[in-house]
Amino acid sequence: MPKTKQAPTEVDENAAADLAELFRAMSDTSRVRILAAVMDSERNVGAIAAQIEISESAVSHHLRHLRQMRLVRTRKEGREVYYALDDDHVAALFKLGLEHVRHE
Amino acid sequence: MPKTKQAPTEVDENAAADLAELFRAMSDTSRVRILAAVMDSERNVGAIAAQIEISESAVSHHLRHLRQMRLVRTRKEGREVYYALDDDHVAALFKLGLEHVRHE
DNA sequence: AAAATACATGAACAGTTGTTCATATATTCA
DNA sequence: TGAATATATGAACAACTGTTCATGTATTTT
Repeated sequence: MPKTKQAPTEVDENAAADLAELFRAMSDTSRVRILAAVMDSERNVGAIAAQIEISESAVSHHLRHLRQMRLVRTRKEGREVYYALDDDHVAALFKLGLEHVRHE
Repeated sequence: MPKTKQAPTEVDENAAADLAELFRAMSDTSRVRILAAVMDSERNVGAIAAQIEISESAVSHHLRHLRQMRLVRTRKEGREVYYALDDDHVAALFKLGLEHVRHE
């Protein structure tokens, strides 16, 4: 693929810190798997924990982190809390990242 | 923006680890600033260090990391080494990340 | 009401990461 | 050749991160 010409990307020091923080939220294997788990449809904490085989406590800690970075959003139903991707950026970042690691 | 329907994203445990590693490479403020510095045109180590105001040694360590994740590529000219983005994924990840942190 | 269920949170500890400093390698210049 | 310049690298240490365990809160069931 040829390099596409594009306008300079403005990134001051604060923006760099914000970007780093965003990517840091996606820089842990468990959190990546959690994001993958809620990628296609919402899931509650227990279901996520069961799917990726780590404790509910660990999942909950990770979800808080993902929530703080607005990568996931919640919907409460009775005593269960369903998590889903917050917006389309996350899925897009995911897909781009996969393309990169797959050398596509 | 409405959620776009798309095929399930396949992410096994290894892919998750690779993705996490990729995002980890972009999860440090200095590395984000280095990527921004080489975003529009290649730069050598000294120029990057001067621009973002950290030591050449620190820059060099970070560049090794970025090189290992194939985020940057090098071109040697005499005793200087010019760094540039390795491919378009990096710029695209950057732009998407910026949109997210800017709530766009 | 009490017990059970689902999730969240604080503390603590092991493991990881970023920087600095010293040193090494490679290239150019005199 | 030796000195100077540009970059790379290894070791070491402080700071940060992810997990576990214990406990807390909210909701439902009996």
